Amino acid sequence: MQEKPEISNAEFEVLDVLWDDHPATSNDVVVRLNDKKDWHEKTVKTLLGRLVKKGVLGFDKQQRQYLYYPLIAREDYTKKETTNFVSRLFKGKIAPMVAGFANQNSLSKQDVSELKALIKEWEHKND
Amino acid sequence: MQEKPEISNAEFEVLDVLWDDHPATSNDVVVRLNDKKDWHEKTVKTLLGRLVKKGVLGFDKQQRQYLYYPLIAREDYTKKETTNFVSRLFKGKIAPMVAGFANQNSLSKQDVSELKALIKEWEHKND
DNA sequence: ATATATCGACTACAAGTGTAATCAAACAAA
DNA sequence: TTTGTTTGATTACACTTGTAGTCGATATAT
Repeated sequence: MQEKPEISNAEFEVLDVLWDDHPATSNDVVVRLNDKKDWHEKTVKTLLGRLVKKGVLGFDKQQRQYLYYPLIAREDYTKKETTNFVSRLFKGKIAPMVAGFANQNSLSKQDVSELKALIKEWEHKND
Repeated sequence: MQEKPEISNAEFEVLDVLWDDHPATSNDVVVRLNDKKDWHEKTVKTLLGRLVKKGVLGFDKQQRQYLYYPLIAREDYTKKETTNFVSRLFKGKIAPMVAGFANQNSLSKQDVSELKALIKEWEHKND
């Protein structure tokens, strides 16, 4: 396989619903995507096929249908993408990114307390 | 103009050096990119042209050369991209993204204290 | 003045992407 | 059994992207 799957935006949406619940048939995916996207069934199937070819999805045959499932964990993917993103846009510094985000979006009390909990944990680990 | 400039990865690198210092001739950009990227001069000029066409860069004529400068602010761009990123990968929640980042990268003492400062500020503003 | 180097404009071209349509095989309906 | 339906596989096709090369005009060197 290749090291970096390079998942496109449209492909990501498909992968995302499979992360939420899998395995699933192509039709399950089509149905669940209908809420979010206005994609033709054929489009979704194309994307499923491309993800399989890229090694991002696997499938088991159920009769004539396929049951698809992710081959990479959402957490692994998001961690890698985040590192990449922060590195490109913020020279690898997380604080400016959080600052920009907070300045653009409103943070809930819960967001803040979660962040505080994270910080407490790091300090604890690193005293 | 279009609402969403859609800046590609390669284009972003070019824009990035212009954000650092502008205006600049195409050659300035070529030279400053040499440190980071191994791009042919022609490639850089193509990217400059595409950014102009996309409305991301402007230029003034200096004799026969152009002096390029960004038409969008780095902060605006990064804020928008961050919101987008967090929304797509983390359902809009910043804390999980920070958690994933911290779990993948090591945070410096300074990162942590900057985050604490941010939090203190929000709490202050929102007491 | 003439040759040459250089600039931006235009052209090139394969791979990836968004967005499907067609096709052959298998299954379901009549 | 004949026909229509549904599946994944294959094909389509324009647009974007990465990565330059060519061209005509201008500036520079001789």
